[in-house]
Amino acid sequence: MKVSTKGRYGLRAMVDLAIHSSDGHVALNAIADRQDISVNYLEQVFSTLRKAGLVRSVKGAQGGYMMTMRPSQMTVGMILRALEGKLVVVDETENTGADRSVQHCIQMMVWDVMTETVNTMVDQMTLEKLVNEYRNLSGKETSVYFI
Amino acid sequence: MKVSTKGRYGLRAMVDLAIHSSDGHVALNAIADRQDISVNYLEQVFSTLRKAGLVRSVKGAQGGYMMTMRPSQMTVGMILRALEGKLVVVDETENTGADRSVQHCIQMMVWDVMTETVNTMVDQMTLEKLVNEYRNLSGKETSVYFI
DNA sequence: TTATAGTATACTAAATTGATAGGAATTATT
DNA sequence: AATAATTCCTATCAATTTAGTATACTATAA
Repeated sequence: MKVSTKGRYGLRAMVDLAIHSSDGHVALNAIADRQDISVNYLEQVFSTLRKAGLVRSVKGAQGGYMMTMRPSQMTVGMILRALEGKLVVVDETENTGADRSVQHCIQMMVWDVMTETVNTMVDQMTLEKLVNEYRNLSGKETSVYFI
Repeated sequence: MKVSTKGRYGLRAMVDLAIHSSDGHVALNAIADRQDISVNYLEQVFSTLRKAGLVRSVKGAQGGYMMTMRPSQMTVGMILRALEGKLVVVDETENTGADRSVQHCIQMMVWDVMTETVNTMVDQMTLEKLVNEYRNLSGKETSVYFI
């Protein structure tokens, strides 16, 4: 029932990116420094995010990453699913044994409900909300707008 | 974000036990057969459940396990917490790096909410509800009452 | 006294996780 | 043109967790 560091680091990095997105491209170095995450590891995370279409990269000196959407369009669900795969609490319905009704029943009443609850929640939480909360907490005036 | 086999097998076994609790003690063999789970593995699961006080064991021939509560009192949350530990989606708040507000903000707005949502759900789901659903599905008339 | 069934512990194989390292490709700056 | 900055890509590795097997032992009802 745990979210792995890929998802946790990735979400933190994306919030950081959103906060600093008014600066144009943001280098991984900067994010890694602020969030205390190894650059090498962040590279793997952003490689995945790029392939999922959530960020765009600009190579070379002064390059970096930028978001492909506005913070109001980018949800926590999109980020976590890109990094963790489908957010389901059990992999597939097991269909073995003499008594399959028990499994079917638990699947519907527990696992499916739990999965749906979690997905609904993360799909409603946008980066914009997180950035706004961040600004409330820290009192900073960083622009939330995307370019 | 996955529930391990300990939790999944354990929940299936407990529902099975609840369904057959009118028979007195239920041997692990019987549960293992019906649910297609290795007896050796189930033993470990039930050892944990026993230490958590959710089942009582009777040794010797015709022995087996029985629940310590009525199905209406026993929640999925109790079972999963016994087998998986505290149901939290991240272990502890990370407090490193230059910018801790981002972490704090994500913790409150995402992880805490997700954890609370999941726990509320599993604490409201009783074995009784699952057994009733099972009987609806299978049309069987197994008694739900405990002894 | 014997078969049944739980108790306890140790072991193993596989998968996952969380990194680290090094180099190739690309581009702004000088 | 040279250099430094930066993304991109792949390989490797150690630690941990997971899932399951094996084995020997204890308690007890019949």
